[in-house]
Amino acid sequence: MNNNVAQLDKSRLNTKNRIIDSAEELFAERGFVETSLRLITTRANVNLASVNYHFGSKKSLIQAVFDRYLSVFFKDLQQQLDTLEQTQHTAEVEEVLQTMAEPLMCLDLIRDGGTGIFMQLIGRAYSESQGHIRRFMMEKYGAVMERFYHLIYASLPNHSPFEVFLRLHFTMGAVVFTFAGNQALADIALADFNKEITVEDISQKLIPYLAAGLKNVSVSTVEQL
Amino acid sequence: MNNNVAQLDKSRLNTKNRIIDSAEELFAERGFVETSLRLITTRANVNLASVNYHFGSKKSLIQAVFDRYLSVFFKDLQQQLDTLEQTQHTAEVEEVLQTMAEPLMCLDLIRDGGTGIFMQLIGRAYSESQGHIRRFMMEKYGAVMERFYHLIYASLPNHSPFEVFLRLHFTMGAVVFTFAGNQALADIALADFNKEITVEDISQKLIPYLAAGLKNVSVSTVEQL
DNA sequence: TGTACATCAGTGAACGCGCGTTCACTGATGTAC
DNA sequence: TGTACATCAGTGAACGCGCGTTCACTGATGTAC
Repeated sequence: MNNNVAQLDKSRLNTKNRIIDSAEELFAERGFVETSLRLITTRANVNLASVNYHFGSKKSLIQAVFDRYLSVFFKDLQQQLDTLEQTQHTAEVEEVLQTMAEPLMCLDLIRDGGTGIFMQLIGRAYSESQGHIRRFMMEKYGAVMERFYHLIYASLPNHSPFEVFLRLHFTMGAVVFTFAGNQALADIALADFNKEITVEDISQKLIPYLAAGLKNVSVSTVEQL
Repeated sequence: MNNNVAQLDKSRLNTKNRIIDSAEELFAERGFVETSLRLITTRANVNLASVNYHFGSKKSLIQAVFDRYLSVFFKDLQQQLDTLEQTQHTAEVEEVLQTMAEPLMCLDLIRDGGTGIFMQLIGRAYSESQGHIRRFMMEKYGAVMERFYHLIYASLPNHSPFEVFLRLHFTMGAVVFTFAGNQALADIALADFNKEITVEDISQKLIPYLAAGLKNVSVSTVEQL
């Protein structure tokens, strides 16, 4: 009875999607605890009670926000890992890190600025005590992460597993912190250095930095254990 | 009238100090927003209203918690920077990073596990939107941080200021993230690798990792800007 | 084609709860004369 | 030495507020007979 355009708008901009769109922006900007359902529903222009109607609880809404990105990211990462594993040589650590870069950039297709929003959400999930998100991620996508880790280990044959574990932890920190604050970083780059930088630019600066740290063989200036 | 021991206990364990002690543990564990004054005062065994009596507000309590560490840390860092600047050669980047390591370790003298607590607090300050803490830190100790940055820049003469700026940002992320989660890191090291590691151990692993990333000259696998 | 019922998306108002803060108050100690 | 007042640390109870959640309800659409 309505025309097609109206139906398309109706389905793209229905209440459930409008809630998720508003929620992820606000969660990324302000964190989970400091974003109230009233703030989300006001921005989305929907009724307060509709969050609990569609998602059941705030916790479930947070998971729904994550899963819209995670499902796409890990599907893409899996393909990248397939491709890399099919090559004959042992992958360099830069190549392994690079498998994450493209799937991350593709999150911009989900929505404008999607990559940045996703990385901020990940940063928030690690720092706010949202243990349920990490558990949810590991249950659903832990197997893919395992494949990634094994390729990293294989690319660093001269270091002990424990050494690589520590360095991966440092690496995760640099990645999460960098992208969680990537808007601030872009602002400073523009204000103090007059450079416009994108998430893509940062990635391509970050990868050699991380690879150098992961690979390095220098000994500390202080006696080792 | 009371004996000396009682007076000592009275001054060491007075209400104000008991509040700070409890507050910093809880802030480090759970974050600022998720720690209520009722939780703090219950653990400290003091009256709820005494926080506002002694500190005026929750915000001021948070700043007081930070300042107990910051004042000691930056005094020590200043001395380390003095010493390094008096040497004749241009400092290596590892040496500059090392100036922070000892002042950090000395925070354990303030209380048991002080170094770890302080680093967790710094991590929280960056991730929760506690802008007032960063402003407070920069106003009071910004000058010392400037000296540190200049030594870092001087130790990396072959890179552009913008490149160094980005790499310092990555470095900050690795440091903050690592220490903010250092209890979890220690737990995993023990469970999965049967290693007991201290904050000191982590520092001495982290410094060469960071130095390698800061110094590296490799080009990205993708075309640069 | 018409009627009765079921399902679904959405709503407005209220609920109980935990929060930071405030306020009038107490009781001990110090100070002035 | 004694009295009056001031200062200080601390207290118990209440305040108003914003929160996530619940509930009875509406109105539109779909389905069975």
